Amino acid sequence: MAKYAKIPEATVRRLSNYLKCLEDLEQKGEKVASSALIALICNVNAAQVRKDFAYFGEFGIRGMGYSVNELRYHIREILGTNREWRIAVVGIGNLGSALLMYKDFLKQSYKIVAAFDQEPVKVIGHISEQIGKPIEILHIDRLKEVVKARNVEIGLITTPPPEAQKVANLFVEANVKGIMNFAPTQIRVPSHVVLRNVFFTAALDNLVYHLSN
Amino acid sequence: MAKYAKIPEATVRRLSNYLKCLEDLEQKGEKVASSALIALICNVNAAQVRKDFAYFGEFGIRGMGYSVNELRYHIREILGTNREWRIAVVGIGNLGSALLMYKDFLKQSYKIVAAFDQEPVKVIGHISEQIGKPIEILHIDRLKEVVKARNVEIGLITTPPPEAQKVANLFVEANVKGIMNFAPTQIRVPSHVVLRNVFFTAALDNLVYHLSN
DNA sequence: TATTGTGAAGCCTTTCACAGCA
DNA sequence: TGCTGTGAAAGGCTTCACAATA
Repeated sequence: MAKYAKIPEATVRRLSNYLKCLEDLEQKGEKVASSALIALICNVNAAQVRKDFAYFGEFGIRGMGYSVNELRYHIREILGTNREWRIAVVGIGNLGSALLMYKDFLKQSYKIVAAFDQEPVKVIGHISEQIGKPIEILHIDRLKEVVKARNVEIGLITTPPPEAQKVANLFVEANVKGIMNFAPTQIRVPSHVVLRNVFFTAALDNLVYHLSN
Repeated sequence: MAKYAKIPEATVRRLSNYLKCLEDLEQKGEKVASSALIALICNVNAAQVRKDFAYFGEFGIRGMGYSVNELRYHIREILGTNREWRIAVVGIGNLGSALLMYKDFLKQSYKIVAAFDQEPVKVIGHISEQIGKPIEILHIDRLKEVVKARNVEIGLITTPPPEAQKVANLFVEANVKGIMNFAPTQIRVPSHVVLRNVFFTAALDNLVYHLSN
């Protein structure tokens, strides 16, 4: 924290992509990658890549490129994904179930440690599959208690829109630090809680704009 | 198309949000909204809102605000969501099923007209629920034929990562115009096809960065 | 020789501040 | 009077071009 110079928001948004790219390169056994290669894979300008990496130190090797391993390490450190983050999901419909089984979360040490629903009995007999081990679906009434007991820091909302604000309030009362809202409705949280929305329709609208123009 | 002055990319990204906001206001019976109100709801600066709206004409009423209805009409026209868009989904697991039942798509006249899977027999006996009417799940071998026959313009990919590129290729062969990829892997398409990715892990990474810094 | 690191230029975006108008 | 529309200023981001160097 504050270990690196202030990193521009635009750079932060690209970091996650670089990371995925580096993981792929590492899997292929590549030890070193040039800014040109990374730029090609991530679909950005090579100078951009170098400038982004320069924000967290000067450790490329001229004439060679960057150490894949070292880069990966630094990016994870900056993002804060170099440690486990404990997550709870509310609303175990299709989308909630998809997130419980989302394998990509494991790579970044995201761990779903609690799942809630309004009618847990209806949800596959209280138990839902999770990657590796099953997870018990609890009634939403127990959210505050369980979120605190299990040290949950991030809440995911995958309920229908009418319930989203209520669930957000419960998460706030339970002292989560961040909320990701997948319900297609705007919710309000106090300014000390970080809120991010994932609106599928917005993504489609943007796609359609570029198809139409 | 080309009816409006060139609209900056940053403005386009905000349009979908404005639209949702205006729909909510309309539902509440509001006829007119000021830039200050819209700014408050959408969490942006009021001057920004005015500048954004000014790109598609000068039709606010000084001293009053903007006609909710008129604004909504114009934004839909610009985005291109003022007509039906026909969509196909491939990969009917939890995420694919969630999208089939996603009510928010209806508002923007997004219509899912085909669904495919590698093993349709396993998926709830060939039929999956959709909002209103059930939809038949077809084998992926029939993608090209059916996508063409049903005039699908947009393909959604919700398969596991290893299948994503193959499915993208099939969509391209079937002449879709745009692809939304929900599989957490980078895919390649020819430049005449518009590609958008929805990576949940990237959204979480961004949230975590802001929790850590 | 190949590739990094970076100053400087140019472009894009946001915000301010206020004239113009219903 | 209250709110829009917008020129101008400020700030941020991207790209270029090239010196530095492993």
